Amino acid sequence: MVSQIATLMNGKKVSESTVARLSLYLRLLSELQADGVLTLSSEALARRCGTTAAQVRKDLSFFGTFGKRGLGYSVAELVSELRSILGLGRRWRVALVGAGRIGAALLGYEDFRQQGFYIEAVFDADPAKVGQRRSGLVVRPEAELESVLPASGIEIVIIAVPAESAQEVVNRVVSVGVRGILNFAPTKLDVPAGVALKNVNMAMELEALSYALAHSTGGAGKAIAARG
Amino acid sequence: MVSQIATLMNGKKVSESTVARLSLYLRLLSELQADGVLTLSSEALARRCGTTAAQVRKDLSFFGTFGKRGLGYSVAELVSELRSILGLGRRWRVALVGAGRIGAALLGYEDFRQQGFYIEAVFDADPAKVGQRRSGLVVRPEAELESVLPASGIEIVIIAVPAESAQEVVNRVVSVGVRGILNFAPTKLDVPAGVALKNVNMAMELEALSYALAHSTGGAGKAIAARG
DNA sequence: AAGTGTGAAGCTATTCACAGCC
DNA sequence: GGCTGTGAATAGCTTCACACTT
Repeated sequence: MVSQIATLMNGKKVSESTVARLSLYLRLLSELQADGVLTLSSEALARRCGTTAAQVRKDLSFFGTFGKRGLGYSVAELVSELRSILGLGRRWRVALVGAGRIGAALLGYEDFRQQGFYIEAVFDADPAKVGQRRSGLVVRPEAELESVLPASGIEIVIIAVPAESAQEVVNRVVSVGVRGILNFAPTKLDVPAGVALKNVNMAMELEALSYALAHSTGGAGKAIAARG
Repeated sequence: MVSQIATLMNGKKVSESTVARLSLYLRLLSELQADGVLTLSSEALARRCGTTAAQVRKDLSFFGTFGKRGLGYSVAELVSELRSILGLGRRWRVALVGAGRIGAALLGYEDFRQQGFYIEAVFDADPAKVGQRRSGLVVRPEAELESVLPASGIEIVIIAVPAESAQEVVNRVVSVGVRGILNFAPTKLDVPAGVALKNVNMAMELEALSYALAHSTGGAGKAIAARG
């Protein structure tokens, strides 16, 4: 897709798709763990994630050897390994720039906090919003970005501003040391090497649906193959 | 990634990444058109989209031949062709299931309407929310899904319910003919062949950032390459 | 001269298949 | 016997390179 982040692991390249699948595996395994499941084969995990057993094993093999031949994987052990691989064993301090509707939704999104992502500062360019409270945080003026981010130890910034101002915000937060950016503005952003950027572009996803529907042959024709 | 939708065009397979790039091209070209730019080379378009000239030409070549050798592409013509390719020349009727925070943010998202996606019905399982107004729409009970969707000519459904109930909602809307689904619930969904599914998983994106930051060598080491 | 359209080459990701361990 | 870990094979996507058009 649009953003590409690839890291090296033991000399082998780990693709973005592998990392995305690891997230999926972790979510699933956490559920199974809560249900009291103790052990699991790559085949069973694959079936539940919509992929193949070989893919699961290959994904995991980049990071070590976690299974027992003939037995499968220990759910608890794999959960713990995946959390460690994904860097989830700690608290990530996050700032949100843009306190509009999307920003407000993100502030209330429980899932973030559960995974260790804590939104600890909110900024907005609109003087009318500055000073208001949002989910327990006071909205700060964007002018304070450069002073507050380093002082608060924030490492990840969520961009939820209009497309026109997104690149400028990125430049500013990168200049004070932020190396992880999650972008909700529907625009292509440039970041220097060493900064990780992920995009969430809802309009683009809808357009992909529009494309699929417009080109589907009406059901029986098998023009679409989808698996989620 | 997780969801895969591929359609055939003149016997050639068009990948999801190609469709995603077409969306990008369209967004950019629309801006240029508003700025009065009349013509453009694949090289110029590529540079602005973070890809290569060959990629742009290859992407377009699946759908026809729109450029003039030696000259490049007419911006206006390409905008019009892309809109047609993406199926954006019409009004898409969309329903939102789940009137929580994310749902509320989506209702207010101007970008959707601008591209022709109109949210025309909102559903929620919570009796306390049913009957309330959201951006001019009355929240309906989920029990009315099966009757309202076909009657309203809705073709795309946005899922913004908790993970636990997402699959059931999908089954129900698919059973009444919906063939396009945009899923915000952080869970893997199954749809039958012929139904297009796209996922927006914000927690997963944050985890990918976490992974990148956790494995970056601290800047100089060049372990990360990112381009948005 | 400039720039498209496209087969062929190169590269990356996924799947296969099987040796090896439990 | 069952299932993992992994080199080898395949499929898919991207880049190259050049014939061809304006």
